[in-house]
Formats: sequence, C-alpha cells, structure tokens
Amino acid sequence: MTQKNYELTEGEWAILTTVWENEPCAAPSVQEELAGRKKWTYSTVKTMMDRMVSKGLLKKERIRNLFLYRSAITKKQAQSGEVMRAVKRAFDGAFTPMMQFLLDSDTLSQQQLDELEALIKKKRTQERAASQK
Amino acid sequence: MTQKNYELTEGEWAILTTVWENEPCAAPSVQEELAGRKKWTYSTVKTMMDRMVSKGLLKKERIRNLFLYRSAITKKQAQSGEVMRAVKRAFDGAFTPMMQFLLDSDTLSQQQLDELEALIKKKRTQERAASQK
DNA sequence: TTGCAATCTCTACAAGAGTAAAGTAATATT
DNA sequence: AATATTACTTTACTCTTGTAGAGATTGCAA
Repeated sequence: MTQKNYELTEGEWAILTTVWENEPCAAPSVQEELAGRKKWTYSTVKTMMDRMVSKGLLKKERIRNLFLYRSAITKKQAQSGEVMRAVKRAFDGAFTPMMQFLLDSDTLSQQQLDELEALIKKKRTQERAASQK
Repeated sequence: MTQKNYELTEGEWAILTTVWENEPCAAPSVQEELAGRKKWTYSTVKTMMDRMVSKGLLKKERIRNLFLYRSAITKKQAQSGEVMRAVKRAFDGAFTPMMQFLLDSDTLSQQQLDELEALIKKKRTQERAASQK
C-alpha cells in the first residue's frame, strides 16, 4: 500500500470533514451541513465535490436517481498528508524538530504537558515491548 | 505584535529558505542557489520574488544599481504558520491530538523519546517559574 | 564608442481553486 | 395534468501560482 501524500485545500478539508461525519451522503446535505461555516451555494459545493471525485478524494455512487458520495481517503490519511507537508516544508522532513517547535511555542498548558508526558511513557513502553518480541 | 498567519506555498518556501541563508542577496544569486533543486529560470525566480515583496514576505532595497532582497518574516514565523495550518485544518486547532498523531505515526527512536521527555520537563519548569513570578 | 553580458521590467499564459448563474431533468404536490 | 420543488449539469469568470519569453537598461571590456 504505497500511500500517496494528500495535500488538501481549505475547501477540500471542509467538505471531506462533513462527508466523514455523514457518510454516505448526498451533495445537498453536505451543502446544508456546511451552511453555518461556509456560505457556499449548492452549485459551489457540488462543483467542488465532483472535482474531488476526479481527484480520487471522494467516490460517487448512483442508486437509481440518488447520488451518494463517500470519502475515498480516511481522515488519518488526510491528517498524515497535512502533517507531512508541514514537516517536509518547514522542518526539512525531520519530526523531532517539529515536536520541539510545538513544545516551545507557548500554546501548551500544564495539563497538555501532562498529557504528552503520559503519551510518551506509553509510547516508550510499546516500543520496548515491540523490540523484544 | 499581532502576528499574521503566514501560509506559504511550496515555491515561496524554496525561495525564502535560500534568502534566509544568504541574506541579503540578489535575485540572480537566489536563482543560482536554487538551480540544483528547482529548474527555474531567472525570470521565474525574479517574478516570484517580486510577488513576495508585494505580499510582505520579502523586502527589496536598491543600493545604486544593485537590488538586494532580504526576508521580511523569520523562519520561526513561517514555521509557525505551517504548523498552525496543519493543526487548524487537520486537528481542529488542538495541539495535543497533533502531537499524539506524531507520536503514534512516526518512527521515533528511544533516544528521540528521551529528548522529548527532557524537553517537556524543562518546559514544565519554565511554565511554573513564569506563572509565579 | 561600440557592443556584450548581466540584470531588470513587462507581459502573458496555463492550471487549479473558489465561486456561482443558468439551464435541464426529475420528483412531488395539488 | 399542471405546477412547484429539488437536484443535477454545463459553463464560466476570477485570482493565485508556477512558469517564462522578450525587450529595456546598465555597466564594463575592447
């Protein structure tokens, strides 16, 4: 499974997010769902969705006269693409410097730091377990 | 200092990176410097650089007949923008989930985990110190 | 001074993203 | 059936990014 690196645009994120949550869903539903955040007309949404089908981001299926869309990539794949892009462009492809950056930026609270530390502990245990299987 | 959120394109990253390393520098130098990775002609590079000046990403200064460019934003700002974009789009603005994703996804070695833990410890000390000044 | 070399300016074009109006088809309502 | 509503298709316009050629300028070398 050679996974491509998806780099979605703002609009594609908006749509995919809605699709993930309502899958399978029709274009009008997506438009309504999005209506709060984005003031896109049905036309706009439909156009974008069909372009996304061509790009392999969504799948479209016709059931008699109803068109249902579903995602063609998982949220994880999309997240990974986004993170990869950041890491690749801004940190020369190296993960640790990016983490370091996140830690340095003072956006993390004590509580978040706790959480992270816990995550690391867990991670380390897993590593150890895995390496001596 | 209301810091804007810079979202650079691929090309802008390439150019800014070279500028940061050679600042101040002339357009032809940047083009030559980039010649290895990108097969852009001088024209291309010059056009992009001037657009970047308009956008406030670079500054241009004329010294007699020489034009010197320098960056208008720091690497840190650019990195921050990139990270913010990822966090905002892919993780709903929440840092911890992104960290978690990084921890889960990647091939972090024991050593890197150690580093991170140390970073967190240090960070926490700083926080504490700062909060009770 | 004449001309080449380097550099800059102007102009342009294609592709993709965002945006949507208009026209058409199909379904539902009275 | 006639009309209203909903959904889909076609077409298109704008802006940005990547890309670059052609022409104008400037400064140095012969």
